[in-house]
Amino acid sequence: MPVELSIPTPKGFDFLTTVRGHGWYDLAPFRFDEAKAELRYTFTDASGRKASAGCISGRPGELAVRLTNRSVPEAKVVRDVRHILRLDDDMDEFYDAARREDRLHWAADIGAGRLLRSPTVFEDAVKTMCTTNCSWALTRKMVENLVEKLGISATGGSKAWPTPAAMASVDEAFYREEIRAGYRSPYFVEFAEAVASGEIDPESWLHSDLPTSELRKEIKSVKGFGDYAADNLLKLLGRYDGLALDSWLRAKFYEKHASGKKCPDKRIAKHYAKFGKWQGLAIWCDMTEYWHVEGR
DNA sequence: GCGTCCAGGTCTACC
DNA sequence: GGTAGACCTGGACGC
Repeated sequence: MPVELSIPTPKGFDFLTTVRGHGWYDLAPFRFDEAKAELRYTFTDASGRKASAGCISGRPGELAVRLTNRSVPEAKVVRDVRHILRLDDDMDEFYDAARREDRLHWAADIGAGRLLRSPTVFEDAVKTMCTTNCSWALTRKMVENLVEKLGISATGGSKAWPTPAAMASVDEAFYREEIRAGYRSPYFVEFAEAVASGEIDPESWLHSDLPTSELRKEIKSVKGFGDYAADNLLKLLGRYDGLALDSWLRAKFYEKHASGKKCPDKRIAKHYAKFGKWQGLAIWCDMTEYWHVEGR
């Protein structure tokens, strides 16, 4: 039996700005229906054995969430939606800093900066690995393969993100041949096995007391996580000290602030240094402004 | 059709 | 600590 939930949103929150503000909406199990302004996701219960297809839409002051069945407890779905859309993030400090900058004032005005993320750090970590050293098209393909080949099905056939155990149950050859992950394959095996066995608990990174520099070291101890991947995951954890520079972000910076010419990373870092612990979010908003202004 | 380049990098070896 | 070379895939591009 279908279920409909209502989740109140904080003042200044904008559903579509949040969804469009990070490319994650384009990666399975997310599906974004631009025409209907609906974000779909396949939720799972805590055990990862039951799934419900969900459809999220924005209304003034609230989110409406429709579920295909009651397989997943409502409280779990509400928690996941709040996490995905960062309803509990306090953005005031960042918006105060953005309002002091002419070029970022718009972010505070429209409520940008709540980077869409997955319900679990594990899912975000694997997706981040899928973004390294490849085109966005290949990232989409690898993520789609992971969901289709290792995720459980909800009513209606939509698939959920695979559990660490499911990902640990297949070998390197599977990742190479079925997921098309190439040289990343052993990294997936090692990470999934470590998480499934409890050796690594990525969810604990969300509320870690470690300073960001120490947490970055811990994340980088996972094979496949270098500077970019670690900083990108830290952003999704809510820590914006790092810029998470990749070739795309660099190219956008050259285009916008260096007359199209390459420049050292140090210059980029200096450009955003004034934002302190918010610099990672500042560069992201600055480089993605056209997504909100012109559409994608 | 074919070869090359490169894209939302990382690891290892070496200096 | 910095650098070079290897590593997979697949789309874009030139010929």
